[in-house]
Amino acid sequence: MAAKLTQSFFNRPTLTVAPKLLGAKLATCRNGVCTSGMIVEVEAYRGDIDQAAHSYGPRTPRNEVMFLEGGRCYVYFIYGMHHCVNVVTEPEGSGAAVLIRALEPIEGIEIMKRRRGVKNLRELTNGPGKICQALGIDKKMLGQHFLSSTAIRLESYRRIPGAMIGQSTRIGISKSKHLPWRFYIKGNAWVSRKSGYP
DNA sequence: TGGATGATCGCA
DNA sequence: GCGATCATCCAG
Repeated sequence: MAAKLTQSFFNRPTLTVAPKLLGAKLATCRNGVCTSGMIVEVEAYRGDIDQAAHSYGPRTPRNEVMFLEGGRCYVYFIYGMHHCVNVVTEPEGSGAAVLIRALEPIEGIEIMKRRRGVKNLRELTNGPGKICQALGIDKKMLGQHFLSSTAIRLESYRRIPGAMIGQSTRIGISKSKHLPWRFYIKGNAWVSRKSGYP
């Protein structure tokens, strides 16, 4: 079992927390319908030096949650049709988070198939928008705490050895492309394909 | 490879 | 107000 997740786990530097979220379980419950998956791919975003971060620049209503204490849930809506979910990191005032990009399904697989409208297991949760559709994540979860919310939670699940963790540049961004801040479990079937370098 | 589709923000 | 931008997904 991985180390128990605590407030101090999330308040650490973003690049420390990001790879350690691999192997954790993300779980949601909506109206008693519960689904979960193991995190297999993440990306780090830091407002201080990273132009791709939503928290780069001034604190606004949109990025406000990224500036709260670590362990909060930052959800945003993008391209007019997709939600993405992040774990806020570092102490209050920092403006940093880890985007969850891919999960390996654990519980509620039939529910996820119905929400996604696909049968292929790999297509269920191998992308940030797909995760939110499969687990029913939207702005109702914005600002909730992953350790105390009943709707969306994070728990320790598997310990991932360092040798199993790959690192690359991030996907789908146009600024600060060179930063190697994407982390994933090597060889896992749910890791999204395209990447800066393997 | 490009179109869908809406929230956000800088600038007027 | 207006328009450019955007941490995506899927069909063709």
